[in-house]
Order: sequence, then structure tokens, then C-alpha cells
Amino acid sequence: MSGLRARQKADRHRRIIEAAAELFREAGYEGAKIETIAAQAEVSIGTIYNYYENKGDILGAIVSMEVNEVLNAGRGVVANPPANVGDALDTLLGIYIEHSLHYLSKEMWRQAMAISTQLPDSPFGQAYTGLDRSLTEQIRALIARLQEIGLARRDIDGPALGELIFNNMNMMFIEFVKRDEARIAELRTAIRRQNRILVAAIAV
Amino acid sequence: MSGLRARQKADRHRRIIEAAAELFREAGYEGAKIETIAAQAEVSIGTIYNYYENKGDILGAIVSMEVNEVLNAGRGVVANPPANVGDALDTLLGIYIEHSLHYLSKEMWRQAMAISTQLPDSPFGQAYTGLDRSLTEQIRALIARLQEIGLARRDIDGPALGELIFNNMNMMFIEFVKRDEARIAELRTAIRRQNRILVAAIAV
DNA sequence: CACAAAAACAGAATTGACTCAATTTTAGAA
DNA sequence: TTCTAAAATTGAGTCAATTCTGTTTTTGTG
Repeated sequence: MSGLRARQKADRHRRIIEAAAELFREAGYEGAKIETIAAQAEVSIGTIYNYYENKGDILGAIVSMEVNEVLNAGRGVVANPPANVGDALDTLLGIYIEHSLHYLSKEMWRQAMAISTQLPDSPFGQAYTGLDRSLTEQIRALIARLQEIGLARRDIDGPALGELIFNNMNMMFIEFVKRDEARIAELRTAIRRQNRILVAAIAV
Repeated sequence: MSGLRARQKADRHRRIIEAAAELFREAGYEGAKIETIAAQAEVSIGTIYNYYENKGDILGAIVSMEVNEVLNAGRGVVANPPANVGDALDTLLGIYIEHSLHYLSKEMWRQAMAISTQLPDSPFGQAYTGLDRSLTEQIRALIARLQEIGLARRDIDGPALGELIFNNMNMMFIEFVKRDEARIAELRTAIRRQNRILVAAIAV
């Protein structure tokens, strides 16, 4: 049996997330009150806390969906990378960055990032760290692929390089979401400029 | 006249910061109540909010003092760098990292970082961004110095490289403060490993 | 010195996230 | 169908940051 209880549970999860996503978008994270989310999802305040440990975890569920989509989109690039190191990196990181504001506003990103460092052991804190690691692994996979194909030098420390590239992009992205007026195009240009140093060092 | 009002103001600032620093250390950031800080500083709650916009700004004042000390310590290295690129970078970043936990616990760092991304336009948010920029500039200055002396290639994009090195260190530091069990020695080793790639690319 | 305006202070009231004890609903055994 | 234990829901209550308004202190002028 699919179980009445299990079905109701999934349904309530969905209603809470949908209500929260809408309110976060309309009123911002701080502006969206748990009371309002509860009303909109037609559950009580207590029920929300039965499903999520705290307000941040609700945002976390939304962020996780977004990042997982990005990871999926990245798979194609790793499997079939452009024919030189510079373009390969630019394409993969470009996917990450261009996707980033589809569902999440800069304010939501700021909150999500803040919560993940503030409460690294909360469910979302751990999930976020895991997502960062997955992104790092994907970049590492791309580098390994490029080394395999013979586009990148084999004597380079691939894992360390992958982490370096991810860390740099991530910090640039953090600065990007901190400034509302910052544009995606400028972010990509700046990252490309930094990566050029690395590309020169590792391209065969 | 030095002004009674001005003197009282400076005195109250000092008392608030001292009380807060002590309580943050003893009870942690979340554990330190504004009410208690006010009592210990012998001012009212309202007065604290007259001096600082919010609880985060109090922590911010403490963090700023710490980072400024680090910047000062770094000046010596820039003025008189070790005789090869790898050691020069390692020495400067080593100063940053080794100093970092002198006055501030990991929990305080987590809070400070979280606040700076959560409220980038608050007084502390802006100050923190400024501090990051100063650290980046110091690394850039070191690279420029190494290029001058002839230890680093002149055809490298120094500013971009400086930002890359800072961003990577900073992100590694963020992950470090997120895990209570992480050790400074491991952090330095990991950063050294990553920088090795860069050092190989830029040393003459 | 007396006084009015400006600045700073005080702490009660507000606000919103989160808790918890009581109530309701579901599962499944008899 | 009836009953009981377990699971889930509810919302009033708690707690701590922040706001707000009335009071006090300081300053500078006549």
C-alpha cells in the first residue's frame, strides 16, 4: 500500500515548499514569516517544524533542487568537453553561473550561504557542504577528462587544481551575490581572466 | 575642549566591546544575550542599539580589530619577502592563518562570515568586504614585489593571480572554521598543495 | 547662572522564530 | 467494527533581538 500517511506527508512537504518559494520570492527570506508560510500551505506552524528543523532548512530544500539541476546540466560538458582547456572550463563554469539565478534571487543565495556557514551541522548546512563538494568533484572530473584526452598536462595535480578553480569561482560568486548591481557577464569575464593564468599553466 | 560627551562616548564604546568580547568567548555568539552585554557594560539595551545597528555589528567591531592586526603583521613580509615564490606566499598566508584564532573562536568566525554575506550593506558587512579587499591587495603587493625583484615572471597577470590566491585561501578558511575538528596544520598543507600549481607556473 | 535645543539614554513594548503539551488522526490487531 | 498505540498536528506560550517613546543629560547662548 502506498499508505495514506506517506501520501499526506509528501503532499504537505510539497505545499510547504511551494508556499515558501512563492513568499521568499515576493517578500524576501526575512520578509516571509513562518506564520504566513503555514497559512498559505494550509498547515500549522507546528507542522512546519515537524518537517523542517528551522526556517533555513526550508530555503535549503529549494537551494538543493536548484544546485542538483546545475549538476545535471554539467554532466553533459564533462562527458563531451570543448576541444581546449580554456573553453572547457569556461563552458562548465558558465553553466553553473548562468543557471544560478533561475529560481533563486541574490537575496536567497545570500541567506542560504550565510546559513550554511552559520549552522554547518544543521541538515541544510551539511547538504550545502555536500553540494559544494559535488561541484568540486565535477570540475575535477572535467580536468581528469581533459588529461585523458591529452588536452591537459598529465603531470598536473588535478584534484588540487579542481578545488582551486572551484574555490575561486565560488568566492567570486559570493561577492557577486553580495552586490545587487553586479552583472553575470562581468562575473564571467573576471573568472575567465583568473582562469587564464591556470589555463596557460596546464594546457599542453 | 575634548568634550565630556565625546569622552563618555568613547568610554561606552569600549565598555560595550569589552563586555561583548568576554561574553562571546564565554557563552558563544548566540549564547551572549544583548541584555547581558548591556548589564555587564553598565548601559541600557537602548544605548547599545544607539552605538551599534545590531548584534552582528558588535561582533564586527571585534573582528575588524583582529584582521587589522593581521594586515599589520603581513606588511613585514611584503617589505622583505623570502627569497622564492613558494616560501613568500607560504609565509604571508601562514601569518594570516596562524593569527586567525588568537582572539576569535571558530564559532565567532562563522557568525562574522555569515553576517557579512547576509547583510552586505550593514556597517559590518561593508567593513568586512573592505577587509577582504585589503588582504587581497596585500597579496597582490607581495606578487608585485616578487616580480620587481625578479623572482616571479613579469608577464603574469599579477592582480588576477593575487585575487585567485586570496579567494582560494579564503574559501579553504571558511571550510576550516565550519569543521570544529579541522586543524590549522592541515589547512596550511592543503593550501600549499594548491599553490604549488601556481608557484610552478609563475616562478622564473 | 538660566534656559532651550540637541543628543543620548532607558527600558517597556513589539515582533517573529521556535517549543511543547494537549488533541486529533491513522494504522493495524482483535 | 472497535479499540489502542503510535504518529502527526495544532496553536498558545516562550524567548531574545530590535524598536519606540518618553526622560535625562549635555551643550552653547544670552
